[in-house]
Amino acid sequence: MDDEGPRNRATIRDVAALAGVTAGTVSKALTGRGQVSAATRERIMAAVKEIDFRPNELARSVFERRSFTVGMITTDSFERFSVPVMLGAEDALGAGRISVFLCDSRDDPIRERHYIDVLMGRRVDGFIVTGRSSNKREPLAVERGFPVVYALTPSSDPRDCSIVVDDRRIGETAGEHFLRAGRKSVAYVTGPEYFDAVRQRGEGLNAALAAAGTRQTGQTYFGNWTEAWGRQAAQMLTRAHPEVDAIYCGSDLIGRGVVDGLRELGKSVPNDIAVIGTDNWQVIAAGSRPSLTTIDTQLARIGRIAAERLLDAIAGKPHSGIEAVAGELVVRDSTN
Amino acid sequence: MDDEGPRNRATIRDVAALAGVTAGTVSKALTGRGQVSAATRERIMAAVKEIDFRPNELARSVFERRSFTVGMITTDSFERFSVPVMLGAEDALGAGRISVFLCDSRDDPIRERHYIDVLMGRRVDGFIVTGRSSNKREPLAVERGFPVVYALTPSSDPRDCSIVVDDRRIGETAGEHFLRAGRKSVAYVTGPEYFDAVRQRGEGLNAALAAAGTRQTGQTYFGNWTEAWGRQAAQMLTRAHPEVDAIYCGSDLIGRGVVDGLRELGKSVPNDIAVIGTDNWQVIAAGSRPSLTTIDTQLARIGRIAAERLLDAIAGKPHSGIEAVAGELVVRDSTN
DNA sequence: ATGAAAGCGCTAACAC
DNA sequence: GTGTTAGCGCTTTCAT
Repeated sequence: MDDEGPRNRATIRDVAALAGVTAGTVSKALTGRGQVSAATRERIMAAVKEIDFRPNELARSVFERRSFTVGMITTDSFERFSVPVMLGAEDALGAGRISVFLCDSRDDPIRERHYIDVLMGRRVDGFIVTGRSSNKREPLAVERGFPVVYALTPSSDPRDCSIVVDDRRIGETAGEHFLRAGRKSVAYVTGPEYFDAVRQRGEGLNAALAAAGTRQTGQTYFGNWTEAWGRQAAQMLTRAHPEVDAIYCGSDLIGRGVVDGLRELGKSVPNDIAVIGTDNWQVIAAGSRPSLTTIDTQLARIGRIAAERLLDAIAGKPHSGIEAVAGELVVRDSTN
Repeated sequence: MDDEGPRNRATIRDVAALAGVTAGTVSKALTGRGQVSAATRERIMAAVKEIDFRPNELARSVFERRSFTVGMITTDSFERFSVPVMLGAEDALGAGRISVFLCDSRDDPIRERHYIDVLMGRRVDGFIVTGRSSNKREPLAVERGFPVVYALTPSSDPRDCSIVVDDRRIGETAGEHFLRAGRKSVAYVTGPEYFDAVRQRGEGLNAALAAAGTRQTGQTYFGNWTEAWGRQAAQMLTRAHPEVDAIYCGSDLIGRGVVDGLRELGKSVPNDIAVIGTDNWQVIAAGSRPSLTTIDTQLARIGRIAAERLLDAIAGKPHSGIEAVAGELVVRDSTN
């Protein structure tokens, strides 16, 4: 209706004038701090509605010396892994009055430096740092004690607070599920050896198998994170170890390749061979034939926890160390 | 090293004191506006380094009456479609001094309202709104004239500025590619009919075919956006229309299902039947067997353009209307 | 209960 | 060139 030229320029003094009081009083009414009579509060609120006044949080922040914003830095171009984490974090943060700045550093130190500078200038209250792999990374280059939480990709400084996937437990979960189903010969097909997650899941798997007095069949099949590798590994594996009746896969993509490979080799999944993936990447795992039992990495949960830890740090109660979040078994049709 | 208790509290006056000048002079030196002698500039810069001073952008923004921030609202939970768009936009915005607030409205009007209120309070300079589908959406509930650009999901108000995928042109591109390869009988397998994109791509496809005096074979195969539907459609299609030698698919997921379905029916792709997908969803299209020729929807580019249009609007030169961005044919092995 | 005044950190006229 | 002053929009003593 009314075309108020300059944008939303209403100030607290405009409200004051309209309500016939002074700016200080409006402030009191709005913040709830200080005494204001019911009557004037009424008038003030009416005035606020009338001119659609919204307090300038920037000015407020200058005064309060904090901005109620945090920076979320990912090195992962917001791919499959960091997106759910960021969503979880944003969700938890937004529930308070905290807004989130989005930064894609693309794993480039120059860009990361730039974002830190810009956001420190904006007086963010803290940072959440996330990445793709579970390998450790250098701490963020901010002064010691400034609130930072690492999600998914832990800091190499053990004094920092990091929330990560419990890869060892994931491996155990897979092993236990196979054992419960009575499987005797479990193989492990996964990604490149230099991923910490790859090694830890393997250790977990074997820890579970060891409890039943056995261990994984054959060597670990390291490869890359692709379906093609999964198919190839299925061939190698069934040839080298025809006794295999269960395969744990380091990702759903690999798992799907394994399942496809097995089908094409005439093996029945899960009757002949059961398969478990990792990630619970919906479209891949659910679209597989048969659909893939997998271990959900709970990324959104990791994001939410990271947000909570960050809030604590901002409140002056920093956490320290690496917190590993358990995954969750999602049973579909590739196991019985 | 030094544990400066309260965080980064250095103010422009601290710098001034250290450099033996007044705050105003420091401001001049830092902003570059106003005259400062080389010598004092030196001293000021030295002081800045020494106490690691970073001007408080919040205070600056209060003064300048703009924040150099924008809100990015997605209704899509940052899934596959909006993520690339947001990345492109963030990239273009970050190149200036603009930071981006991340908001996931989850297509919930209450949440959207909330984010708008919060971010207006933070005095964002504008909004980019993005979603999953290309169906129109209600305009964002901000006052007329406030800078907003819609990406991917256009506004229902034609006066707004929207940047979208050129779905019609995508259909044409598919048709033309088939024709160039000498295909005679082209079918169309796609998603639900209520998607604007589904209809428009079909129109484009038939426009291209019409130029060669033909039209699509059989009815349009509407279904859902899944591999399973693609497989099923491949069966229906080859039974009902054995003459088909080309299939255009409304998504890579469907395309992959079609390719798998054809292979299992003993058809050779592309020899017997050529297949084109849509999206260029890397892991799906490249992982298909054979790999899928597809049409890249250029989502990052859409994001970048949206950002540029928003910058124009913020600068007082708003754009209006729907701008459609052409896709790009990516040839792989499912066509010849 | 309300107003007056000072101040958050910064910038910009205007003096000198 | 540099300092002084006022002011951005808001909050918070401190009077009254």
